[in-house]
Amino acid sequence: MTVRTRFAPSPTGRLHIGGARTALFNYLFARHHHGSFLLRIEDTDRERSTAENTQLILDSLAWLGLKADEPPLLQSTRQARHVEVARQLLASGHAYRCYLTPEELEAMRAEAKAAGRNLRIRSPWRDRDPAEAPQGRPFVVRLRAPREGETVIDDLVQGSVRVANTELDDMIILRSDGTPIYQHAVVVDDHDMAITHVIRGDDHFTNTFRQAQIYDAMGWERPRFAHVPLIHGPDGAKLSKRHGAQSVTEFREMGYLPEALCNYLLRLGWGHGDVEIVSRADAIRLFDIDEVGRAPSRMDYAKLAHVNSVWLREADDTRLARDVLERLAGRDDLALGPDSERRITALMPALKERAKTLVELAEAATFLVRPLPLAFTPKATAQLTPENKAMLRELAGEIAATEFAAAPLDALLRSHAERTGRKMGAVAQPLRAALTGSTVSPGIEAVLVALGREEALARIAAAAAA
RNA sequence: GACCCCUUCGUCUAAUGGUUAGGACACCAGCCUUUCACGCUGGUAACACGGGUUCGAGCCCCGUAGGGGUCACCA
Repeated sequence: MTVRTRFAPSPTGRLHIGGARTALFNYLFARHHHGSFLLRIEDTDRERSTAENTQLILDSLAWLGLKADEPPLLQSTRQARHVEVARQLLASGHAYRCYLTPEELEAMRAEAKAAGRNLRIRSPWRDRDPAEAPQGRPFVVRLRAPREGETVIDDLVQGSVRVANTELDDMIILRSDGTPIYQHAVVVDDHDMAITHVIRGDDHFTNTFRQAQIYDAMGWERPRFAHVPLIHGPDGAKLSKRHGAQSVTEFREMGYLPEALCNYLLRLGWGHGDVEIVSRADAIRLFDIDEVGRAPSRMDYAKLAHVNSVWLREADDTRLARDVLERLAGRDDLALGPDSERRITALMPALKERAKTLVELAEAATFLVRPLPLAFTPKATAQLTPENKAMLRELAGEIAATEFAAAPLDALLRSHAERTGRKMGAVAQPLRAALTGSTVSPGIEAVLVALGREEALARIAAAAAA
């Protein structure tokens, strides 16, 4: 059997971080078993679904590197088929027309609530002769679910779970306007798409029992189910706006790398010995769905930041520099020029070791592209004493005559310090202040190289003259 | 409320019924050092609780507590 999985988001919003993890698990499971990973857009809620959201979700999935093996299927295009299956169920007696009115339903709810009972819709139309059906009155189509016995789901994550059929009521599969209900559409689509493994959020678990009854009624083989626990906020409550970012789009804007987000999400709820940093290739090799834990896990933004810093250091310098440039573009306090990309790329090996996100990285790179004269922080100003300015002027001459590479510049500063009886810090800090306007930066020789001879000397001259 | 699920350091997790309960993040201390980081070394910190079963339980069983999910003509 060839494994076929699917991710089925509904385009009522952006791709949620929990959805991203579900998609990742589906993708990894399919790849691990040399199967296919498919996409289905559940856009049957015409009110809330938008084409814009669909595109945003597709973009996020692409950004995460979760490419589907077939074009995405739009659920809304399949309505005729959903109705057809409902008719078959009607014809075979596995479904019936229910003429219960909203008022009658409401009365049943009120009664159940008043009696402190749990509501189970028991439609009288289940057992009535269809000949008694009122002509012209609207009806819904309900599944004639078994009343005896139990329904068992052998879930790949949750294990074997059984529910008495008396707990399940006859769910609606077709609305009174003739359109299919999501629960029904999902089953028909998963079957028609030949999905073998339905990996989805645990919030769908209860529905699975009702969906299973549709498979059974149609005589279709049920796929294997795997319900993965949800992601909670740091306080254990359901992840919501007040916890911070929750859509992939937001994490992207906040400067997280896709490989880092995937790595973090993978380790949330899944463990494989001591592995922490997992590449996509390793993930495909190691991941299997039955290793996913059953307890919900909490979002830990600090750990995500750490994982991101690890992948930042692994990332290609040119790629990072381009991203930084994009983030810096349009800022009117900067002077981006033809040399900007060169400078940022040159310093990238040092910069990326000091940042946890691309936002931090971009901010740390700003000094490279600031117009002269530089603004100095108070601590930097304190470094620029008359004595130190004199030293800087002297140093400028030596620097002008030195090869612009890290090793010779480092040697130059050290010999200067030794010759003038200064500690290295007493030389480097004033120079750092002059070059960056701050007292914090990557190694000073790397900064010199990134700036280039001309710019470095201009900055030293400006600071010494200030 | 009903049904279902869950419970190992603060967090994410590891541990054929036999381990000083391991790792990672975070936190603390020290080292390195031209600043800031990185890195290195060390440290604090967990089997929710109560009963069983067993020579022996974090692992098995029962209960309690706490947390979560679902109970729409939404998806």
